[in-house]
Amino acid sequence: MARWDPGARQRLQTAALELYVRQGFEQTTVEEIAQSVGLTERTFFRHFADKREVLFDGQDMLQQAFLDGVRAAPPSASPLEMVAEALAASAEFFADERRPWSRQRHAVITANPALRERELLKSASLAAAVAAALRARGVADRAAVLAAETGVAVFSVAFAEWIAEDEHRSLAEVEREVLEELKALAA
Amino acid sequence: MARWDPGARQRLQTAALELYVRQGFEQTTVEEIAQSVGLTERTFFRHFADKREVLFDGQDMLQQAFLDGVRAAPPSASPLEMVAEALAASAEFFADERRPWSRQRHAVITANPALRERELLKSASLAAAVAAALRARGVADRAAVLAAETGVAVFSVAFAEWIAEDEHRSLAEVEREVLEELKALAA
DNA sequence: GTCTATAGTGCGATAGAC
DNA sequence: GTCTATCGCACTATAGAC
Repeated sequence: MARWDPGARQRLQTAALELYVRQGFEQTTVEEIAQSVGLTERTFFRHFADKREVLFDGQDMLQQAFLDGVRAAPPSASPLEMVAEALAASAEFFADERRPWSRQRHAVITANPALRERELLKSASLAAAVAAALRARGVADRAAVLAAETGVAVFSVAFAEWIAEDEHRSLAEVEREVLEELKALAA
Repeated sequence: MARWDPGARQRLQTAALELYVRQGFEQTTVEEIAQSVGLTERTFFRHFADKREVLFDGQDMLQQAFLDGVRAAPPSASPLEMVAEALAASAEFFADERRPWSRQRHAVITANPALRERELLKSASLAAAVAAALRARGVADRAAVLAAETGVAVFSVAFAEWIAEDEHRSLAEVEREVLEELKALAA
């Protein structure tokens, strides 16, 4: 194991998920994760702020996709149409090959309250960022927040369906369906 | 300080909020809180699972109000109308006298990511409970989750406006307004 | 890279309330 | 006597400081 292997971050992530799956999150120590890839505890904390953060690394890119989606919407789009664009953009992140991995990660997270808390914080940050992007496109403050929260809720519901056992539709498809159902509910 | 004082839990809560306000959440140790009311760290953890939980004690009663609201809705009510009932019921919890206290508590929570995480977990639990109540009233699974999440989002937005500096309307009033805006957005 | 503070747990002892 | 809140002590792991 090379000492300055540049893949340290990646290796720590992979090892952490595997250990969390095998033994549970709380039963796994940071020292254990680090040693399993030939590094020290200290190095782990140089890469990740805490023991949970290691599972939430791609989050920035997902958020970027959402924001790009909002910005790409036509000038005439309503707030909810901008959100629909953002959802479509987000779906490109989750190709069918990622389904098994997403399932595994999701199982670990939902099994542990501490990990659920972190996930919820990430979702809230995402919603706040989307709201800011909507505001930047001229949407009023309160409407921006509501539309953003709604969008993230639709994403969560769609994502949960997408990783269900017998599901085969694409995430984009499920998202569209869920969004339609939301509109129907509010009507 | 009588060892057997039955108000231990309440005293710990009050002392914790005061210290969190004065010195910040992270700068306050559990030992400090406990000693300030003549108890030990060990006793604190008998009453509260962790250092954050001490700020989230009334949550069960708020959730109960939501659930009672859902159950009190007329048989003909749509999912969103049931949610509107739940919101109205929730507003009774926050009389005008509680506004200053709510402001203070909210300031402490928003200032600290760890506390925000816990608050988000509580909101998610609330949404899950509301969804279950809607399902119990015959609402389909996905619609129940969407309506519940929407309701909690409306509550959060309304609550944030209610505790704003120059705000004087009742929470129930703000909630109705926010819900109307949501409907307009989805239309 | 070591050293330390703090969160949180487990278990056994104690001191009242009844 | 029982029951239960409180305490004391020893311990691990996280996380941050030096």
